[in-house]
Amino acid sequence: MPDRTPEDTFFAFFTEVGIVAQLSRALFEARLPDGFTLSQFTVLNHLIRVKDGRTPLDLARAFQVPKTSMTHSLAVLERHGLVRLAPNARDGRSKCVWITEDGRAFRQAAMAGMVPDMAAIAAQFAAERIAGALPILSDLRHLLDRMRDPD
Amino acid sequence: MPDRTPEDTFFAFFTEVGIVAQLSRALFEARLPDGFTLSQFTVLNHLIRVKDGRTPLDLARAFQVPKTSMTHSLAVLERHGLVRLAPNARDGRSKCVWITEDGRAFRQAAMAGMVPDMAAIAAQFAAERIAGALPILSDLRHLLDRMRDPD
DNA sequence: TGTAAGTAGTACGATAACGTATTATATAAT
DNA sequence: ATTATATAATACGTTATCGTACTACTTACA
Repeated sequence: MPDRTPEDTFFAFFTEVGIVAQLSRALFEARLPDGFTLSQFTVLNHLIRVKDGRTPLDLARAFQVPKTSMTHSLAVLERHGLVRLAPNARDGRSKCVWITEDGRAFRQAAMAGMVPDMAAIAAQFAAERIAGALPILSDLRHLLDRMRDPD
Repeated sequence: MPDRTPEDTFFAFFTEVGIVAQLSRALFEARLPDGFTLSQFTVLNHLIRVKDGRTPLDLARAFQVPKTSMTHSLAVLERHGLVRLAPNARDGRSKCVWITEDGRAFRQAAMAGMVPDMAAIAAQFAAERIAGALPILSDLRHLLDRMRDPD
């Protein structure tokens, strides 16, 4: 490996991250029913892992997407009965997003469908290496998060 | 950190990769002229870093995107005069994609615009950590690549 | 209070991504 | 040679994503 400037190193890293993200996205989406996207699943996952009852705007910020994109994702999820949008008693302008029982079941089934894929990868790749890289990605994520423009 | 199964480790890793990819995508796209996407820049970058003169299908495979998506990206790049599509003398069905001088200049300018961002990150994050994680991502990428369905 | 400024959500329009079907050419089988 | 099969690219339609503009409501302040 020839000498590389730090800038090149980061650039190469982000390039590789982009490719891995794309490949893993395809892997995950293959396990979702028909036309569902990873974005939609990720929202459901967030509502369970983190918290539901927050506003659409909170979710948009959590995922770093425009609020119009989140409106659309939530509309799709609501149309399928996977989330419920309720008025926000504390603020007449906004709503609260709740996951439904169907939503929980959907997420559970999707997660279960992905386990074999993860296991297949784990069978060929040392989880210790991944575990070692995780905090690097996590720290970098937080740095990028702090650097972003506030919206 | 509680005990985690290898499956969970990989799942968490892919989640983090997805977030970092999204944040860095936003960072890069902010440095591209008006309506250009990272996909388009990445194609230009590939034509220079790897090789031009290959077919659209070759590029689609390299980026793991459907060939129809690549057709669209190339059409946009061609419309802006950044690539040139020529008939393939060896196969009447296909074409060859060449980057133009304008395309090289465009890529060069975009790269230059991104260097300060990379430097700003490098100032707050040890490049050694990134360099250490790079081969892990790279190996994982190749594994995912081998696991994908051939199309 | 009442007015100005700010914020949450969405309607609308544009482009990107992608799946399906079609056309043109190439390759294989007979 | 002729026919069947496979492949490269693209036309077309659908959905995701996102920017702009608008409405409804809230907060700040005078």
